[in-house]
Amino acid sequence: MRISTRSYYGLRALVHLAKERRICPTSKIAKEENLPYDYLQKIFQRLKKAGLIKSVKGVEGGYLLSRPAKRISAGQIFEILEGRMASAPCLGFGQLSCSRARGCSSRDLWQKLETTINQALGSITLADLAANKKV
Amino acid sequence: MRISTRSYYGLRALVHLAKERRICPTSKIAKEENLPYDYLQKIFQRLKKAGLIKSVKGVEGGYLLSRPAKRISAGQIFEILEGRMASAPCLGFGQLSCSRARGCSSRDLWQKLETTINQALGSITLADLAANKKV
DNA sequence: CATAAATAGGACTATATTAATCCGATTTAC
DNA sequence: GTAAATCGGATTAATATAGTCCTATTTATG
Ligand code: SF4
Ligand code: SF4
Repeated sequence: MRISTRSYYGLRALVHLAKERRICPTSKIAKEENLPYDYLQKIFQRLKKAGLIKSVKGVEGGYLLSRPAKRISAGQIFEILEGRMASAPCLGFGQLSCSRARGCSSRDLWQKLETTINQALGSITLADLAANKKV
Repeated sequence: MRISTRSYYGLRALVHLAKERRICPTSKIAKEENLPYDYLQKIFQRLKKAGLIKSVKGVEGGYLLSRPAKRISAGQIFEILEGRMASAPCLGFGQLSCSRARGCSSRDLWQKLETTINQALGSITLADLAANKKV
């Protein structure tokens, strides 16, 4: 179970954006966080599509959070960037039901893992991270 | 963050093995759990290499747990099959240190995620799963 | 109005990992 | 001797990641 650089980069960039507290272009973030510019663009497009950030085109444009950092959880960020959370085939998306689900001894474990991760990440906000608050 | 079928298959197979409580060939498990035989072989070889199971060659041979199911945690299984746990580049393996580690606002999050997962999976034993104990 | 800075998005590539499959060798109970 | 099993190496196909590149569009500012 590995976490992609997309998540690492994305989180760092969002924390940066939260610290800025105003509109900020990807070029600035890429430079200051030492991240590949083109790739970061893609990440921000993805975050925008998911509604987490807003964009302004043109000179002096850039991105900004679409709601206060206090109302953005790490779990939301993670879900957007990482795609699917930990979850067994039988859980989560699109009712991929498994014929073995009844009485399956493994299912509970994957369920618990998913719940645990969601709780852990759901309780941390972007504001917490930006403030370097101990989580 | 996706979990591989290797983990799903492996856990199911190990629970099966724990329920059997005696030597059991992969052919039987593959058949009864409806898993691809050749792939399951590889999974068992990996588990053996890691010392989690023992093998007996030849007719009437197969695999068995190398210690009581009560002393095997889901975390141990997961670590063997999934390879690396959730962890930031700056954490975990081989001191891949990051020049940004000092004062990094993201680091705590990844650390917490890793700790949380380890705690959750470390507290569940294969015996629990085999007994269908609610986790 | 021209320009430069920015987002938007499609296409492409390279690499790595997963999820197998296949083959041949070895061991061993019967 | 044979069949059932592990062992291990090689190979493959599909998928995801981690980018890169190019073009279009928008817009503040001189
Ligand atoms: S075998 Fe069990 S854990 Fe796996 S998909 Fe089916 S119900 Fe879920
Ligand atoms: S940027 Fe922060 S979280 Fe990422 S590797 Fe460096 S110290 Fe760790």
